[in-house]
Amino acid sequence: MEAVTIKDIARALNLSTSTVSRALRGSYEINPETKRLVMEYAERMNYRPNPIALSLKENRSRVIGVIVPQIANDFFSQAINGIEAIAYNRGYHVIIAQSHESFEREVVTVQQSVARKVDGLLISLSSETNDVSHLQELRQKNFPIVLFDRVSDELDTVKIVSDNYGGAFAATEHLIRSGRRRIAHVTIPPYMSITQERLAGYRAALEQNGLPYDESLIRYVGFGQHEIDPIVDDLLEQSPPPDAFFAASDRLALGCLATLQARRIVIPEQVSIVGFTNIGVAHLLSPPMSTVVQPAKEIGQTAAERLIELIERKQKAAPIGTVRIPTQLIARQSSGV
Amino acid sequence: MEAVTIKDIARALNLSTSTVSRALRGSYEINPETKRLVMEYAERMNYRPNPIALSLKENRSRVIGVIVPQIANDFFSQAINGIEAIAYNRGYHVIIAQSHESFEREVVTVQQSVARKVDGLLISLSSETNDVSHLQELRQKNFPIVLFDRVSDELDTVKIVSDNYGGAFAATEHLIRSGRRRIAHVTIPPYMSITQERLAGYRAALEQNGLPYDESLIRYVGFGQHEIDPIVDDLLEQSPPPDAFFAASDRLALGCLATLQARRIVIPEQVSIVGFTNIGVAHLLSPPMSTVVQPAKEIGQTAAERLIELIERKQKAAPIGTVRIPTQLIARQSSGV
DNA sequence: TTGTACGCGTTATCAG
DNA sequence: CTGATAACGCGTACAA
Repeated sequence: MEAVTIKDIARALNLSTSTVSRALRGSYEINPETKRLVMEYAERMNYRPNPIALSLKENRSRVIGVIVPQIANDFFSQAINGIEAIAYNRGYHVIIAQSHESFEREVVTVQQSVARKVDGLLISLSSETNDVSHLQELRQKNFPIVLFDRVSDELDTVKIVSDNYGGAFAATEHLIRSGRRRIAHVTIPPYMSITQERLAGYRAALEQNGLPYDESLIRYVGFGQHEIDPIVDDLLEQSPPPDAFFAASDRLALGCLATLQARRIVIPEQVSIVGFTNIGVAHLLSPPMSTVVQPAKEIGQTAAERLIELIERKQKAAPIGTVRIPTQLIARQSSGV
Repeated sequence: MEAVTIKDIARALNLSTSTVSRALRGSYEINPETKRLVMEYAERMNYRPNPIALSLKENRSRVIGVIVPQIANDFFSQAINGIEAIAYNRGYHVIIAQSHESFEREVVTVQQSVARKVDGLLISLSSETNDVSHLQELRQKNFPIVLFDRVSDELDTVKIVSDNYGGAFAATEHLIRSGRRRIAHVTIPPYMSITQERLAGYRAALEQNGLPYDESLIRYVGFGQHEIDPIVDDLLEQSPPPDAFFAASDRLALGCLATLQARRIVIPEQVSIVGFTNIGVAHLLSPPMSTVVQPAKEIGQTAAERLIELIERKQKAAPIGTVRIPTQLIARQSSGV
């Protein structure tokens, strides 16, 4: 509450505020004795520069805005973990906001964040977002923006994503090599960059192995949908039924696992599962199922690093481009197959 | 970048900054015509008051600091979701920091946040934290703090928690009523408020039903430990083995489920599970297992509401005390038992 | 009804 | 080596 300011120190020590300021940051040649005095007093009074005054003066806040569709999501919370780690090391704080998968809220939140004077923005687009003109405008003013995970081709900026195609390819191929032939794909809503990339990887793996791409084995599950069992049950009623599941998120992988357990279907004897998951969940699930681990934390870290680069030397040509971070396949002990 | 200020508007309209300021916030009696002019121009130029200047002037930031042990955790990310929802409705932004379960980092982070001039702090203590003097000091200066989930008896402030005792009691009793007699308890590290409360609820349910409290059925699992299967395997080797598991977090519940699936143990025929979980995960797991759902989001919301009350009318006597939000038992279809 | 001057906390510039 | 002053953007007491 009653924070001590430079002015307080100056008054107490019978100095001017400028002298105190200089002594504190050791800039100009200052009488060592004066400096010592000021330092000691400041230390004793637990002086902390007021960051708000600094922000006003320097026209920067040392705050990074992060806008994600949902915080309560394994991928995003791990990405934020990575962001936070980098940001704090570099002296930035992180302000979080959610778009709740709504385009409108995304736009408002972006505007609010900019009005709040964040130094840059780290955004993962809502599933509703097609139009990115709200971000284009900012980029044209040279405002630092980095997109991660859910990106858009229409925005010229730095983008950090998982290797969704490669991960899905590896997952599918792993199942094929385990002898699976009818691989169901349970995935998130279409029309998102990540969905399309994963679907493409799945399809390519099938085709390169001479297996048909059968749309009746694909299911799109909305983010709001909490019940996975009807979807799994429906797939199981196909004839012939699938002999494997490739779930495109850990939520879906988990749901499949639980439903299969409830239906007394033994993994991997009757079916195999590979989930596109995040670390932590991956480790917990990995005894019965194989997983493709998304580099969520690393994506967050990389995105934060690149954003801070953009912020701190805006004069340089911005290193535009997409960075793809590899996924990692954790194969279940093959003994069981 | 080049944001328009009151000064710009004043210059353009040949007015003084004070007139513009007053016109904008409609306070003093202003010539309606002038007011209209200013409003229109401000609108057209997309004027936004600089929140940093406001903060400096008003000595408040409209920012709430949230300090949690880990963001990448279902409970905390859901709690943050609730916090964010309330905060944004009330015009606050949310700055997130992690203690990473380290006492030292918690102390540093608290200090940093206060130096950053957050208006109040929402904290869930690290598992290492016994000493809360860093928070006591702040409370004595009347700095607004609300503790949630992981709290401490030694700090006199508002605390918001799950009804851990009641939830654990309900979970255990549910298992007993399903005919289970040897109920293993897989839980998080001891010495935390929530662990103790859940353990107490478990024990009370056993004792009230005439069952022995057997320490060999209890396992404490650290947050760093990703492999649950050795623990479950070890429990299964008890003689007689447990006929049920009560897992004290969704991470642990998930790990138990996966291990049991891998061991071909059928739920609920051979064993039952109840997990102390969070919504979302709860719904996904609920076909095979019953769950006690923690009100994570509601805890976040309530904590944020109470903190904002504290911030906005500090003069009033602070409503100190602990609020316990009920948990909810989602019982698996009993048909299977 | 409008304008002038000041203060919030800090640092850079210029003067001494 | 040190002090006075201006400036960052805003709101407001006071003066006109």
